[in-house]
Amino acid sequence: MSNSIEHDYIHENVVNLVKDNMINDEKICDLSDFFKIFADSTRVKILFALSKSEMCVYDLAKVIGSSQSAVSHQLRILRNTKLVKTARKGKEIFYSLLDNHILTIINQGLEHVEE
Amino acid sequence: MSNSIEHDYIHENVVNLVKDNMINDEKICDLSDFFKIFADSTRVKILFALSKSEMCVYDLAKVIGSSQSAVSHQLRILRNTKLVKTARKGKEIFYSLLDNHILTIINQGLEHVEE
DNA sequence: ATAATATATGTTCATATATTCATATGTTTA
DNA sequence: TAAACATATGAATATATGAACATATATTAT
Repeated sequence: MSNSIEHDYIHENVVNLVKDNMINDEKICDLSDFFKIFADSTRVKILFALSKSEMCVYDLAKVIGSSQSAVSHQLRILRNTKLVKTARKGKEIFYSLLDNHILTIINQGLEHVEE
Repeated sequence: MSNSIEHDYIHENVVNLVKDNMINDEKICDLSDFFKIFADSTRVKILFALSKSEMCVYDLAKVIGSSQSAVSHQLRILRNTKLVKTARKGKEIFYSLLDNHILTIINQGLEHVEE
């Protein structure tokens, strides 16, 4: 009996089994794109800060120690990916987290990082 | 009474409050670095595939439709970040997930992507 | 209407990252 | 020991991405 090797170069049944259970490519890309949002420290800082309180852009820049422009650029990404929502109050635009699911993901990551 | 604006340009108490509750920069960087691992579709495919079965490099390449070299390069990253472990069996090296915590994070992300 | 303020955006630059190709390393078999 | 196989790795290239700077847009106050 051979040692689980079916062909001279791959284990065909394992490959087929796993292939059949793979999620489709589009969903995988959506998923990695989603994690890409959290793959930048400025964006994570923004999201973490917003989990404490809604804030205007200038406040956010102060809190995370970054420029208004840099923060605004990242906020656009967070807006486009539906992670934050905005509410204009006069001249200022207040940003807040769209839902608390986001905080769950951050905390999950923190658990791993903190061991 | 002013409309919650303390200074002529920022809301100082909100800024201070949030600042006091921020996690430190190093931890934020660790966190974004951690998410960076999941921010690539090849790596997510590898991790998802390994959640179904341990596999050798060649099998993995077949399953995810990528080259041996590309997979090997990504596997090194996953090894270095302690997400996968290896076990040599003769000529082949079998990779598997180091712990199932990783799958939890992927599933959490999938929930968000799938709405 | 004009000035002042708050935010957004286009462009450029530097850097990071993934893939490919060629080759090296390590393991088994003849 | 030589050949065959499985995996790893270095170098080169292409692409993606974040920050900075300058400027545009939108809102309010005078």
